Amino acid sequence: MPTNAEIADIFDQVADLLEFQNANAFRVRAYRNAARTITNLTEPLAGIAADANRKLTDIDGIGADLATKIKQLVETGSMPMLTELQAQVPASVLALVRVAGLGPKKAAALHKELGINSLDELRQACVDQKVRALKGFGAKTEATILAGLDLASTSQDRMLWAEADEIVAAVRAYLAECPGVEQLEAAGSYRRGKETVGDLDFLVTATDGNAVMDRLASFGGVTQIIGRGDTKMSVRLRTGMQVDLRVVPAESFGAALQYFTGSKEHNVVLRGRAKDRGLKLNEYGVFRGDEFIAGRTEEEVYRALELPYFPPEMRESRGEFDWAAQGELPRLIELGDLVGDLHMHTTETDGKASLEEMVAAAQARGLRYIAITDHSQRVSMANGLNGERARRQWEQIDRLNAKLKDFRVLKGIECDILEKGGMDLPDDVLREADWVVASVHYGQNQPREQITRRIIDALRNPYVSAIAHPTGRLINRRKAYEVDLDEVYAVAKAERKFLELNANPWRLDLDDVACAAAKRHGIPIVISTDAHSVRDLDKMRYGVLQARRAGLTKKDVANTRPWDELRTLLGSHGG
DNA sequence: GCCGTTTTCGGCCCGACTGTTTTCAGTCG
Repeated sequence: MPTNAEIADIFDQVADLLEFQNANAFRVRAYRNAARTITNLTEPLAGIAADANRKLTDIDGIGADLATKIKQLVETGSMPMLTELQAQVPASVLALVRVAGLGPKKAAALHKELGINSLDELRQACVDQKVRALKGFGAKTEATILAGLDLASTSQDRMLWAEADEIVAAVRAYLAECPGVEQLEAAGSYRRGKETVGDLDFLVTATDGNAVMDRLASFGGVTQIIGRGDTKMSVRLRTGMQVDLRVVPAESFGAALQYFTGSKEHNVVLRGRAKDRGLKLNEYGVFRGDEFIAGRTEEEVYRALELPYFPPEMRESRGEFDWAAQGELPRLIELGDLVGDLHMHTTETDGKASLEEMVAAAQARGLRYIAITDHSQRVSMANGLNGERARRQWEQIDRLNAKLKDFRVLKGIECDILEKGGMDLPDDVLREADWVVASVHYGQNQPREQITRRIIDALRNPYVSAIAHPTGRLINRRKAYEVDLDEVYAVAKAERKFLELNANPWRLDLDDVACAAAKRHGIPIVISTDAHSVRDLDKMRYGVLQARRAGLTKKDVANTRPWDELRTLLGSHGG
């Protein structure tokens, strides 16, 4: 039975193929919208399709036709329309559209007029100067395509948010020194806190826009000026990342910030709403006819549309407008709400700092409690603890606690879930811990049923408190396990166990959609740093950002509570 | 292909920049 992600992927493929065939743009958009909606659903489509009391067409953007296609997919695993489209368009041709500078129109022309079927053929045609002969193409287009091909072959994936954050800080500091700069903000997916960032958008108000553009051109990391007009400039950095700079009038700064923060989908809804009210919204402001109504600040723009201010992380058009209509906009969790950190390592295994150093660092960061969760023995590379060593560490923690005021160190362990199933340490050891996080580190490639079974059995162990990094994905590096999260939610709920949102910027799982799904099931989330050093404790903010994108509030996150209160939520023996 | 107290048909968000064009199409965000 296909997952939501698989169904969404199929609809995206259909959209790509239709677009290539020059189909009605709104029809293409309908498939893209549906794919997006499905990606963001917090419950499996297969379940809704199978439920006689529910209708797929109740889902926004799913009409009679798409509902039928979803049913086909759920029941047969395939969809005739996709098969037909694939027969009409060679798969390799779709790669053409992904080349920067090529859209569906130009790609289709290249395929039709020159018989180009692959990126290699495209490169050869450009080298042979055959492309410039086509109507609507020229020498410059040819060069653009070649540059796009080079970029595609060298450029990496989208950058981690944490990496983008460093670049933003550097560019921002550099631009801020330019005389005449007034307001300066980074917008786009960076501002929305997405786990990865494709490019950066800076907005600036300044007495002399040209001076700011000159300044950006001289920034150390810039290797190419992609384009420059009166109000917009694009450059490429050494890393391959594109940086856009837009100079906007002060009275439009809020409108521009709103506009370029997006998301695109959020903005589409806003524009429709403006239209409904006889207004027009663009990056310059809100207008009634030619009359300027609002635009200096984002708050002003939203107010003009009779909406509350949405935190950027919420602007994905996946529920925020409904929340606003019901007057129930969640107050998103903030870093300062967290009082504990329930996953970290010490020099006893693969950490870089001692128990005492981690405690001092946590105290310095204002936390009230931490759990020391070193690896268990199976993780031999990290010198994982056997029962005896774990108990020795816990005695050490007991002695330390006796000396600490207003701070508690929890006796914890990150206990491996073994490949064959079962826990890496016996129950009589685990029962002595205050907090046990169970992790999959080995056998990550097992089939869905097997790995799901391992995780579910771990949740049913009475001494396990939470599942750490529940999908195991490393962004841009490693795919998630094939785990069936819906089963995990069901068991976690029944057993009153927690799920971790791992704050490491490479991990960040559960991701935003999965976190929202866990919330819907009423499962407490713990945001944990998985720190292997003192500095790693500062990674908590990445986890908080992901939690905010999931719409989590202080109440939804367990480690905003004092330890004694958190314990009462937990189905395990709890120390 | 979706959607609807102005509509079951005719809409569907908007603007900057570039290149190939003498008035605009394509791409991008």
